[in-house]
Amino acid sequence: MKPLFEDLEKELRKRGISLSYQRLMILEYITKHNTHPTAEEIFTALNRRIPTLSKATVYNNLRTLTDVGLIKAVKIEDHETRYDLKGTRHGHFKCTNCGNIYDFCLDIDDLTSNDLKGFQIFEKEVYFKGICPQCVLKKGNAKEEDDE
Amino acid sequence: MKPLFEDLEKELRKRGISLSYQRLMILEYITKHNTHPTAEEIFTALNRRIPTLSKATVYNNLRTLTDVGLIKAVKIEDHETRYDLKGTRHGHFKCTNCGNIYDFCLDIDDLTSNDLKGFQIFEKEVYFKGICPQCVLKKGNAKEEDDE
DNA sequence: AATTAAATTGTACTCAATATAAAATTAATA
DNA sequence: TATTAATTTTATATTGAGTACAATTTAATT
Repeated sequence: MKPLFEDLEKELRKRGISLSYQRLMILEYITKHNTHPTAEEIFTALNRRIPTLSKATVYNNLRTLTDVGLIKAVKIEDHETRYDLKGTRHGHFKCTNCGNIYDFCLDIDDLTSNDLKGFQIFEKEVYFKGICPQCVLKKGNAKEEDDE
Repeated sequence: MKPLFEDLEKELRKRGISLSYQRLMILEYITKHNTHPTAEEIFTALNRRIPTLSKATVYNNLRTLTDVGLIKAVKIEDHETRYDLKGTRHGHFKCTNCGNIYDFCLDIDDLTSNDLKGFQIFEKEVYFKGICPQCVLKKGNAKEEDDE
């Protein structure tokens, strides 16, 4: 916990942005929770420990951290921007039944196209949608539940 | 133009949704313009020919057409849902300089991961971001313009 | 052509995200 | 470690894409 925190401090210094308690906590939350939280979730969780926390602060920092390349936005679904640590190369799978987002490894460097000659590629995203194994089983057992 | 229109009518009938003039026009617009237009763009363009057109109608139909699988939403950027014909398997490249979205062919069927055993995959999206060739040239000539 | 079902329209509304400006905190300098 | 300058936080107001709703109009069915 402590060492992680110090690592994050280092990361922030490295990128030349000042380190406030709120910013550190937000970054730490995303680092510790691999659930791809939304701004709302981060706010709600941190608000318990930091009662004065403002939502604007969460949004500000999510943008700042995205700008310096520490985190990135995951936008599979409408009206649901989630955040994930950058760096690890993986795709995102969203289960349309339970709503969970799963990471899956994928060699993104292999992804290319003849159509993109002359294009400078800075970012690659791979999003899948479907049903996760748990929900496949659930649906198999109870086919009546056709909700969502 | 006429044949295309009739094809679209057929597509709508095939899916069992009734064909209103507005719906047909919206689908035709997306079919004819491969610019991945937003709801706003579609509304503005069609509003000239259909002065009574309502934005709600555009949104309603975009959802309906998405539901029946004729079109699909492209959500590379925040607050910018664009629409594209479904069926053709390709990735989307967004130029962060000019904002254009380019299609590029890609064998999406090849995309898999060992991590996804037991997952039912219904949809695959590939989004790239970067600079398109035209903007690469522009930026090369005028490096001062660091806007956006 | 009459009836029924579905779609359009306009308005009001929601809600995630942003803008703003004052207060507070962090960084930089002596 | 004070003091000043630069950021950040906070609270509030605002934006804008998208939705809900209820009345009207249009399309499908008999």
